[in-house]
Amino acid sequence: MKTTTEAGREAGDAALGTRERIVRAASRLMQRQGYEGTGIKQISREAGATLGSVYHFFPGGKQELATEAIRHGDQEFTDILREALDGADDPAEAIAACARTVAEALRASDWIDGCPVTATSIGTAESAPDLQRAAAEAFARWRGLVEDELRASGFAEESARELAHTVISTLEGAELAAQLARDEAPLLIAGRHLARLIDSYR
Amino acid sequence: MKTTTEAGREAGDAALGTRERIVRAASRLMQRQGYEGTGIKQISREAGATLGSVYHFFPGGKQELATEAIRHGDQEFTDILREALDGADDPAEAIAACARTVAEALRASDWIDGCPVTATSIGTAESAPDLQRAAAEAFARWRGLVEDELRASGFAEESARELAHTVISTLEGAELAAQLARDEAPLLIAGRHLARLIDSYR
DNA sequence: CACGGACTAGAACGAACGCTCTATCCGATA
DNA sequence: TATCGGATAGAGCGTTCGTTCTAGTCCGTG
Repeated sequence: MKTTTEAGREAGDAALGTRERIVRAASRLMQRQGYEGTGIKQISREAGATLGSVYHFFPGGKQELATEAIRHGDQEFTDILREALDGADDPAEAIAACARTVAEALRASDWIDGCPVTATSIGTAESAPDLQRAAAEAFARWRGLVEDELRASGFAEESARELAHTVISTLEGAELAAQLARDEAPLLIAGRHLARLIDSYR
Repeated sequence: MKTTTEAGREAGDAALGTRERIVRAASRLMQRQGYEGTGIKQISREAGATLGSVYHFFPGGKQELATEAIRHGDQEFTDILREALDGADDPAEAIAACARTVAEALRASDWIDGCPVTATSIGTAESAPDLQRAAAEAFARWRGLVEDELRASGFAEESARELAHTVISTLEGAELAAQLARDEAPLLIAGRHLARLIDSYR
């Protein structure tokens, strides 16, 4: 029997390598159930891999796997953000568009798939500081992306830095609020308010 | 031996009833470790109560206890918010003050104690919908408080409603960002930006 | 054809989980 | 003083946890 593409419980992941399938399964499960709520066996089952494979690729165990899952989520949102920033004429409109994209994805998952980075890292400050660090790096990266775009659009150094902070904070909080309320309004409103706030610094 | 005030592992809680001690211990532990990361036995130990007492007061088990813990956290932030709103002359300054208060508490706990409502309810959408509902009610209550204050200060109906949404979303997201970065800057910046945004609707 | 490293496979371990159960204690009432 | 329900106490249930371990399969290279 073929070993790498067998089982293939993941629709589009059948062609991927075992390691990548494990990371993706871990990322999606922890996005929905958190770090503590997700078991290694569940991940291996969902990824169509065995326990042996998981510990082969991630000898550091659950923490190492979760760290990689966070980096995967980091990259996912980085792509969304970059696409929004590249697709709009000005940063304010780009952020609003990004909020709409997130709202759309959230609704499409029936309000289940929130931010994978937040969901995976929350509540692990004491037990798994590695996760906190990886999550902090993700936030910093997103913030840097927005900051660079604002500076490139002519905003002052300090304004760009502070606006980028609030953009990421607000998007994150609004996604959480939207998920809890099962309503995309918080995200759409946040997008409009962020655009207005950015424009007020022109 | 006296039963209700024995053990008293909680500094100021010795005089409280058993039920209240259990709720407070659950709230604080879940604030730090999340719902799945916190065990009933750990809660009972920390509260100076026994397993029997926990199931006596919360026959619904962990979910019922966690729901009550969320309501406790809801009330905690409601008090902070109301104090801020009552203590400042205008809503914009009140929100900024509230952000400063949250930042102070977060730093005082060495970036461990985030929002108890968020930390407890995240990642439970599928396994414990009761928690999601309790958390959503908390967010709605906070939002209502801000909205009422804005309307009382003369803001238009729709502006007040939308601003309240963003105020709560941004505070929540900024607290998360501050906790991850171990830096109060995200909260302080968010407070100033929210004040600016509110003022722009005058 | 034989070897060896990468990878797959899953049984088994001790610990911890949420929860049930019976037994006991205490203070207010009759 | 006898009674009885609220509250306390913790042993023990079955299950699942993260992890370890040994065995086996595959395939490129000598």
